[in-house]
Amino acid sequence: MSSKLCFNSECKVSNSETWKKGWRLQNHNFANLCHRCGSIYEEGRFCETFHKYASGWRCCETCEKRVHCGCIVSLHAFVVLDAGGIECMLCANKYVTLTPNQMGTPPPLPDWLAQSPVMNGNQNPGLASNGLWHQGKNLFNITTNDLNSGSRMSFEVGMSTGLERLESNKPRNLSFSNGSLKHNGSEKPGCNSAVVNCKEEPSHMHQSTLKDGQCALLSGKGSSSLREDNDAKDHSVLSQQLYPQDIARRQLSADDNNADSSCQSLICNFKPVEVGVRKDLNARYRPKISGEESKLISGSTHSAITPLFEKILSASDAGRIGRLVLPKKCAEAYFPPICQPEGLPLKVQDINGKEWTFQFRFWPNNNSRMYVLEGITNCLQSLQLRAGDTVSFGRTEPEGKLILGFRKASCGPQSDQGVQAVKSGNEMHAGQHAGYQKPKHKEDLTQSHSKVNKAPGASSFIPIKRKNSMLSSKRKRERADNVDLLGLKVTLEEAQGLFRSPPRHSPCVVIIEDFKFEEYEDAPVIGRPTITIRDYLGEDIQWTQCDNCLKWRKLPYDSLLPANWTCVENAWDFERSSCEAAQELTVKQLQDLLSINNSESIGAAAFKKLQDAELDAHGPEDLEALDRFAIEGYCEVSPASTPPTSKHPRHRLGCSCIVCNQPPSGGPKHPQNCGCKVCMTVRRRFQTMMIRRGRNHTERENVIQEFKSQGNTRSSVKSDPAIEVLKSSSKVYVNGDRKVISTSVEGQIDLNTQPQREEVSTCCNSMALKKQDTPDRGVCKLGDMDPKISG
DNA sequence: ATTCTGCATGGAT
DNA sequence: TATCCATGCAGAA
Repeated sequence: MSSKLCFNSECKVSNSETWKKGWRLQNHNFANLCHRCGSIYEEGRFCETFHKYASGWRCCETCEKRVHCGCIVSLHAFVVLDAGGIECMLCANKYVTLTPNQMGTPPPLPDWLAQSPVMNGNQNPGLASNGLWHQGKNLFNITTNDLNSGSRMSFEVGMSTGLERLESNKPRNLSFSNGSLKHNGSEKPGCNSAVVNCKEEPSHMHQSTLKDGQCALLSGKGSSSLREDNDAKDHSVLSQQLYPQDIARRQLSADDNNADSSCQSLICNFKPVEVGVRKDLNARYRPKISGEESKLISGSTHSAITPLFEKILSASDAGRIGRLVLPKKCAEAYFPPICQPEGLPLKVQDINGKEWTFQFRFWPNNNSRMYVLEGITNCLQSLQLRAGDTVSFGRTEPEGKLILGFRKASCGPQSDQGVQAVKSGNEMHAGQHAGYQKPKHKEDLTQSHSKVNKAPGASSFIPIKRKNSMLSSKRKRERADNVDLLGLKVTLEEAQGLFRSPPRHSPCVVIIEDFKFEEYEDAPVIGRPTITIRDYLGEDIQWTQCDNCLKWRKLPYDSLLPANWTCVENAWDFERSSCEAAQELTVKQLQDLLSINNSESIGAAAFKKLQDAELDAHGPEDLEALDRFAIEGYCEVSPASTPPTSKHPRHRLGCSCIVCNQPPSGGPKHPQNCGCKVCMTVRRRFQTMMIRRGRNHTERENVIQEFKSQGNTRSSVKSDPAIEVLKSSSKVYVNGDRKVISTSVEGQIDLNTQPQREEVSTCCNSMALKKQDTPDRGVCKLGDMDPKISG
């Protein structure tokens, strides 16, 4: 490509004759480097060359070689030692002193970060690659024991991968003693009393792979100054600003996953952390609020917010009882310790500034405790929160006040917990908005899709009940009539139409009782069905059709559309945001598009619509193209997309039956030796039919003989209606025996017959077979059978 | 009859 | 298997 630029910001050469791969990026691509920079990178001299004067250089504990630890480029070049310090990869490999520190392969950074040219500039020293973290504060007068046992109130901010590695390093820089925080030997008193006074942070806590000016995360401060700055303001600023929205959302998918996704929690992973239970804390409770959300809250409180945890409201939580079950670990970590079941009143301020007093208490439960917040009904009502919405608990800094934020369902990060909460269904609703905003409940589902579309990264979810015990509950029925839920009143068919396969997944088609099911490893997403293809640049894009003008419009790969969509809503291509705008695709391109489409239902309808539309709009040459497509176009459809039905209640795209392969009426006749798909299919099926006829001839004779022998002489065999049916039917069941007799009337071919499917269809329903108990009733037309078979 | 309260149960992890 | 936690439920108010 002519527009190539060297990824190295200090180079940015565009005219390199050759290009080389650099470090790996978030998008799994690699930094594109000019020949010179790429060579330097390959020689391991990149940092020495370009980051020579940047901060972040450390010495290998073994060979004392200087290693740059402050940038993405060098992430793979060193390991963090458990005992502190770093070791270059050479020594690490040589002495095999370490378990992999997960830095062997530089984790891809988020796009916004990784692709920023600044990323190649100077970096932060020390533990930079491990990201940011800061020591949390004890909000509730934690005892010395608490501190010593490490049971409470520690926060970390930064990369999940690095955090694990960092754990062992923290004691070097930070230690608790007698409730005070020691930092590199200098004790700062007062940390045991209140969070307000406990602003100490280790020097490296501000260090990260981020660099100066990288983004607003570090509040524009140079990392060096931050490093030396233990002022509380920095902490506040840090808390407030470390929320790149996309990252927070990506965090969702990265939370529980493997190394591949670990990088996605790289920068903005606010994990409430207890030292002792850090690893145990369920990711679903980790706060995942976005930068905007954080700012909103911060703005409303005029303070920085340190997110503590969040929880998706279950039906119970949002019910009338007014009890919010708190995750045990979170309750014990972030709320004041309680010894009595009665607990304590807890003041919490919502984002509107209104202060609520909840009762924080617990119940004994299986030798454990179950923590609840009681009296939350009014608050939830005030915020119009329901099951499926997320409540987030945070803490203002430096005041230490508890803050209650929220996020509406189906917007922003969704944890599996959220899914479950929504699954529980009782008060499931179609909330749409990102939290920390005034909720709007009265928007319908369609609108919600629009919103989702415009919020890339927002994920949808598939409601699946965890328990079905509430299915028939009284409250559920009441809720079903709730005006707010009108938006959910869609038919099953409509709902099916909104399900889309998860991105980048191919379905595994399973046939159960003649119904085809597409199985995906990931849950499907909800949205208007589209056709996703990869363009010549290797980029995934979607195509969908306007409901009004039927023109096809190109969409970003990750866009989600409402069920009804028109050109006017085309927010990605303003030139084609009206129905008057011409269609990008030529007929031929559309043929290709539809032929590779696996979503045959939309494709068939789409093509039909298009055909109708194009007939009006185009001349003979395009008609000819359409004819060609009608004959050959489906030949490209993969077998997996062919509906495995033996009869066709409706013929769909991908259907390989002869009817569907017929050219439009009036089309050219096929020559005798024609090798087109239609003719080949006709021949093949005729052969199959003849073979089967021969094979079953004896059986048929037996059937007739049996009729006769049983005295079924009300009429001649020929005139027996049953036999007539038998003749016109392709199937016959003899005394329940699953035998198939191909009895197409001689000289006629059932164009719908799919020989390979007949055996399946004959045994698919015992009820159908039971109809064949007697010879009189021994013949059953397909239409008499269970609708599942015929339809 | 309804709501509240405290605990038990069992599915999910 | 242990634990968590969403929800059920009985008894009290």
